[in-house]
Amino acid sequence: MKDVARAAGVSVATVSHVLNGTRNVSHATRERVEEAIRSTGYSRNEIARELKTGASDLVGVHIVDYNPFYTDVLRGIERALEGAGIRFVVASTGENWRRQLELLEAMVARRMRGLILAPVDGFDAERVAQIVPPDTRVVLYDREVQPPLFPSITSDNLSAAREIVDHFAGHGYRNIGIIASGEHISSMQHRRAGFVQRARELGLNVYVIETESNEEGGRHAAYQVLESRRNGTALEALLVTNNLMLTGALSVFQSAGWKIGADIAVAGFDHHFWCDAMAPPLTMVKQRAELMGERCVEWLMKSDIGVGVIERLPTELVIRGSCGCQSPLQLNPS
Amino acid sequence: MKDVARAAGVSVATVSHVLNGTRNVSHATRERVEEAIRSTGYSRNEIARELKTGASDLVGVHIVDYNPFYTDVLRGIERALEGAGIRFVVASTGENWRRQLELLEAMVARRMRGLILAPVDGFDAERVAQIVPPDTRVVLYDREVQPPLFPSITSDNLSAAREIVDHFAGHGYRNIGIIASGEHISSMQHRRAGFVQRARELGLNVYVIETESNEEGGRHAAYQVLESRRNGTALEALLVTNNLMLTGALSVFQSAGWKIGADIAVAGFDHHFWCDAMAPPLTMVKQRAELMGERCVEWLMKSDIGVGVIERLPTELVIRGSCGCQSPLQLNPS
DNA sequence: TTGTATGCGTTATCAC
DNA sequence: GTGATAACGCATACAA
Repeated sequence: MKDVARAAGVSVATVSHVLNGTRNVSHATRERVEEAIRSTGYSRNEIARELKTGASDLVGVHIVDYNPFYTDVLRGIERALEGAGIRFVVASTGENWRRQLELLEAMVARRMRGLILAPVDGFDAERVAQIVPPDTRVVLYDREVQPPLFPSITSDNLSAAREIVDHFAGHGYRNIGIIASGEHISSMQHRRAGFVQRARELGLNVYVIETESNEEGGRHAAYQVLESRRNGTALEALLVTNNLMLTGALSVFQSAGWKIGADIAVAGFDHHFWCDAMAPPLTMVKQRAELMGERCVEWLMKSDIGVGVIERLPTELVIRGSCGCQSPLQLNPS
Repeated sequence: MKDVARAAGVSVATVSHVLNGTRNVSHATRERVEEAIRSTGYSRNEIARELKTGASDLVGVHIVDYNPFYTDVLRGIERALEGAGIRFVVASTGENWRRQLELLEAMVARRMRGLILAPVDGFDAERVAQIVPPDTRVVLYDREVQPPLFPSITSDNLSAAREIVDHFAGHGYRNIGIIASGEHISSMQHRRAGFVQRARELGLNVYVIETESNEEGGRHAAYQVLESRRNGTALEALLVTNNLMLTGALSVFQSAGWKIGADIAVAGFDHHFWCDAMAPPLTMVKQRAELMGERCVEWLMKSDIGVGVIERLPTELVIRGSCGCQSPLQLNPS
């Protein structure tokens, strides 16, 4: 800035004001300053600006992993941040509370404008409130935690699971199952609770298969289903609670020669572009992941922070063929 | 820091040195300082530190979009950065050079330690070299550009495409096609060139279908294939050059009643978890996306920057059923 | 309309 | 082994 000031024959204050448009500058000097900026190839040092103003233009975003669900959330966050001139740093921690804590400290040290976090298994809200300075906004997403010290944006997982049960029941299935993980995570727990709850209400037989939250877990669970059918248990329909477990399970069923939608009805969570390319296309609960990201940003920007408020976004049931419906997905030449 | 110094009865200099371990401090005072840090809940201001030292612990990462390929690269970058205590800010721009330029300026303004970029259509390397200060490292990935002012990590797309042609030829197919996009991007151009080149060498009939690089584009292209068969052109095998176009095309073939691997052989680019859940599982060119991310970081950290050096990572042909092979994917209970 | 001077929270230089 | 203090590059209060 000093160089620019010298080149333009003005003071650094004037340069600053030209840069920020923060006070009247005569047309002539403004021209000279702008020319000096161009000729010197000046680039403002955001670090110094941030130190002086105390206002960061960086938001910290935590994701559990790079599952397409979370990258969709990122897309939403990026879109919502666009225009505000704010960027974000992203980091994943897996289901590891200690790593999340370290991440938190790094973000606080960088004095970020706000933090968007997916609380992992073991999340300690009080610890977080203690670490994060009161002027730093925190928004949680995807999972709900106690005590409710921060605003949260999640999906209405309970209703979503209940809706699937109703759809299964509409098909006439009376023996249904859910593949879920045992993590202490509200999303999983709500999906499981809603599924079992509604099945009982309808007098259906319900089986819960607990497994790891990845493809290997899905394969394991699928083998159990295969096995149980040999033993006479006629599981007709299955909800798989995330996309990794789902693809794992599908591989097993298909390599066993089962026809999806006929030999077994299947539905899953998190609709993505590849779901419609399956044969048959997959019936999926679609979370509004991008919207979730956008809402996080909105809450972050809001001046009146609703502490502990939970917004549960509605999900959308995308009905295709894997649940046994005659695949209504129509592709016509356009 | 002043508070901590006062609480410990020492100077800020001592606090700083305790924090950084940058000079000998007597055990007693060190204890007192550490206690003071704890009791005051002090968190070092990284902004000020960065301003003073001029050494950022932030890397800027650009991705074209949130396609799983790029998020895999992110995963690799994160892993490689781990341990170095470096985080990254990520931003997508689509195939928009102007947006990429703005992003670049923002990253330079934040004085980041380095930049990892996927050059988009219209990329002007000289302009970039002019904007980025000489002490900021720049590494390009996924695409190659001229002039070669920066080191680049890409996939060996030419060989990958040639390999697919050989595999198709091994099946006995003599009429093969490639669905490609018209973007001025080296990856696409090399895939197309390798495919056509090798087909000619083997005396095969080769068709190039140009379309948009998304699902809609894939569907359009597939309709052309459907149409051409009605006209007597017997296209037997198809390479689709990205995952979005691929799923679009597959949907159309399946809704037309074609059996993948029998009525038409299909192979694609970028293997992901869902590819093995398809029926039949998909034969795919697997790019080493995570490795690509890791290599970007390694090059970024290296002291001797190989300006203009290109490293082309080998791809891996994942052979399943969609190319007409008897799907060798075996899933056994473990 | 413009300039001077102070301080943001660190690190680093110099002195003791 | 420790402390005072000058910068880092900017924004801004206060003068002119």
